[in-house]
Amino acid sequence: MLADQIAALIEEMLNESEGDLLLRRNEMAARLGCVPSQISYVISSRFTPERGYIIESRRGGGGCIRIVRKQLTKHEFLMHFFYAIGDKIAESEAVAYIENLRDAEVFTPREAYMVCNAISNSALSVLPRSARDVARASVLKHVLLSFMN
Amino acid sequence: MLADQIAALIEEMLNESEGDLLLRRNEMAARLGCVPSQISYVISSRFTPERGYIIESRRGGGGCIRIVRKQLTKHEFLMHFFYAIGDKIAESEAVAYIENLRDAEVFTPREAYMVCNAISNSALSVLPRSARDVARASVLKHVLLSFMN
DNA sequence: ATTGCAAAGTCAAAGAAAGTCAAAAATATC
DNA sequence: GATATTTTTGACTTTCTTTGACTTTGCAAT
Repeated sequence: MLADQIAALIEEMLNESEGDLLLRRNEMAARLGCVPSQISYVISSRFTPERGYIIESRRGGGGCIRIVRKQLTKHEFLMHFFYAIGDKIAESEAVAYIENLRDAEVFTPREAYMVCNAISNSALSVLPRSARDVARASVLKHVLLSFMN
Repeated sequence: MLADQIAALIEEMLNESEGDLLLRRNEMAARLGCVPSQISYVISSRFTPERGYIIESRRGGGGCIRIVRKQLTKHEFLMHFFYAIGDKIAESEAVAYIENLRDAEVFTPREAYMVCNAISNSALSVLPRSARDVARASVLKHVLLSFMN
């Protein structure tokens, strides 16, 4: 299907441009042998703010469309936690953070449960006591990082 | 009976596609000389979530139906991984396991990504080298445990 | 300022494919 | 044999895609 090909191409271009892409609608349509409004359709049906994209455009000579992939609010939100965690953290405190993130719908309940298990004392019992809080902080921060791109 | 033939065909196609099948409803109906809604009927009466199948579909041009056969014995499936991991595991090997679990739809892609980050060398770099593979195995097994029950 | 061209935006119609539902037919159960 | 369940069918609905005509906006030359 045409729309999917176009979406795939845009994704690819977005990756190459680190999530900030400028494109010319007519040029792209010509390259793909489709009608220009098809590009508009794909963008409005797939690259929505709801899915974490920001769209800007300019008409007229030299006009273009800008597509930015970013979860601004969530990103900032996560950053806040990221700094709050510090370089070591106890299990109970970590669990509290995770519950906050679940309540804020950054994590699904299932994910929250999973992370709680991953950073539990039980999971880290293979380490010397002194290393556990440090490992826990690092693992938790990496989990948060995995949601930040 | 028609419905049974169709179900048998779908089973066969599922086997050939390793449990993840895309099919076009109209095409299949034409091939079997039946009405398209018959395909819908078979899917909704036989390939239900209760019996371990996941159904997705898209309408419109290029639309299709996706049928995924979940590992019915999810618990056993997880157990297999649990034992395979052992008491220490390298990052690359762990990532391979996680990708398998994602492909088997035990993890969502998002969860898989999250777990990969949680057990990365980067996340465990706060530990002495000798402790990393041990901690990784323990964390990963605890994540799996969180899905068993 | 006016005009002309070069983009991108909008919208509605047509087409493509899957979903729904209820009536009719076939089977199973008692 | 009567009743209940499952299957089959097709008309109708909903959703998604494609296209093209028309509109709006911006730039640049006059």
